[in-house]
Amino acid sequence: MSITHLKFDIDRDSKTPLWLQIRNELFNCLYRDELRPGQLIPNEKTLVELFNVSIGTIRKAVGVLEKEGFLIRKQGLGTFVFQHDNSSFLFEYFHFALNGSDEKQSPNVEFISFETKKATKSQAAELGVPAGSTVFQIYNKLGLNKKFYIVDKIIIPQDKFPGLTQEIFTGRVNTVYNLYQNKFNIFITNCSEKLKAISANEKISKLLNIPINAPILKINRVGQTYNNVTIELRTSYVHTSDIDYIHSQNSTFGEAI
Amino acid sequence: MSITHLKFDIDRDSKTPLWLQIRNELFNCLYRDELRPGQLIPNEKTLVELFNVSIGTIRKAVGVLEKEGFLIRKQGLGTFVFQHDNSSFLFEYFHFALNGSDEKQSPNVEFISFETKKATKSQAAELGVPAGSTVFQIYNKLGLNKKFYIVDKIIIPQDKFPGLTQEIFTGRVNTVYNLYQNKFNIFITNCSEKLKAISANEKISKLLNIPINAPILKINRVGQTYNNVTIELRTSYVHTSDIDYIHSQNSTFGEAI
DNA sequence: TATATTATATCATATATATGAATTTTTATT
DNA sequence: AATAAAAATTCATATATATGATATAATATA
Repeated sequence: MSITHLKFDIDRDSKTPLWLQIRNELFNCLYRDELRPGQLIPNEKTLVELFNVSIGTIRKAVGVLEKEGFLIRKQGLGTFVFQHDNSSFLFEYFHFALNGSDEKQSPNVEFISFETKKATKSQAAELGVPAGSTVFQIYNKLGLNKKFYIVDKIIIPQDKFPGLTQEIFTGRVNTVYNLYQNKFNIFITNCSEKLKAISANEKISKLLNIPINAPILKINRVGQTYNNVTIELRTSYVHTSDIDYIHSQNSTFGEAI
Repeated sequence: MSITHLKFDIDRDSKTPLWLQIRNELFNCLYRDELRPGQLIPNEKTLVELFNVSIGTIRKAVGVLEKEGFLIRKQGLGTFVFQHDNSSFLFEYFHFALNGSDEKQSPNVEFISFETKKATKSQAAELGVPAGSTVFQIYNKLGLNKKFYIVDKIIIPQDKFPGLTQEIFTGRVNTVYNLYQNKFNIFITNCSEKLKAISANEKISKLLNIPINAPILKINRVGQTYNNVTIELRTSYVHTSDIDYIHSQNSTFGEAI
């Protein structure tokens, strides 16, 4: 059923601006999966009729969702729901570049292991699942220029990824977040990372072929979906002799909505 | 002389949209310091007359500069040029939080040393100054909750900071970037950081009171002003046992203009 | 069939205007 | 002088409309 058959209630007397109400209604369509990743959303004229407001108000609402990263407008073509794919992955969630370079490249990825485990207390707490529930623990190696500098440990709760197997995981043709999106209907909307410098333990030093106790970067990433529901805990161990973690920013943060 | 007396030439036949031409003209006023940090810019009606376009076009241009962080609009009050101060510093350029916390706090800062030196080759190259020219090298300690976890080394070219002395530097009542802005007319617009994990050398281990060779975070920050002119090289050495470097992001980057 | 042209759909830019909300300034009142 | 009320200023929201730019689809032509 298309969203053009849905009924939206916009309150013209609300103190919340119309454009924000519409933005929120459209956001809820994304959240409730009534608009799926990659999908073409109704054109502006249709949205005008659907919400019974002027086109400027529609453009404001859609424009905000575009700035937030949920929609992508293409002139002459239409407006689409953002989806995770190889190209978006590269620029969003992979923050590394070779020494001396400012350009992010596509990383090479190699599978290490796939296990089913019981969540630790802190994992369960962070994931919002009962203590001791089942999680998948997946190790990957990542790198640049055919060398490997990064070990990734992924923890995801089994209940949100029913039926996930090593074969499905390694058989994916796209990014991990694309797998979540297309096979498990989970759309990662935001990530936050915390970085520390630590010493490599035996496992990491073997995997990355570096001396034990070598200084490495440890990155704890929390991947969330709509409404800040935590989906994935990812820990990256990075040998940074040849690569840098990169973080750029302008003078101020974008406006919160 | 107020910018209301300046003459702007807007080309209505250009393929560049009017709003972008106006955004660029206003940006150039910032760049050329015809609009200073903290200053109230002309109201929308005046801008309409100045550029001879409709108010919607003005709002689009100003709105973009607001999103970029250069202007701040206040309903009922006016639109102001962004300025570096204590509050903005906290949320823009200080990326640390205590373990377990997601909240950035205001750091405590302690001066260590101020020296005049000859730039190394790479420093000169990065700063765009002749090899061997004079730079100021300044060390600070930073931390949270009265403890110190960070050593900052700042390198800035003498020619861009004429007359800077240790007394002026330590006598500042606000942030370092506020000092650049108000005393030397240099406005930092963007920063990029590259992070590595390294082992603490003797100097850092003494300054931070940690064992030699302890794993620490090394952050190379390049601070730039308008048109990507590099102003400051800052290297931070961070003992991350008690604090995290924090980096959050949404699904996509903001649109480039 | 292959290519060029035309039409259509869709978002982008721009104008004009009216009303509302938030803040400061001015005026009136006690 | 102190307080309250009114006015002025400024940005925010919303409508209505016209034209342009871009990509795709349909059609005409060689």
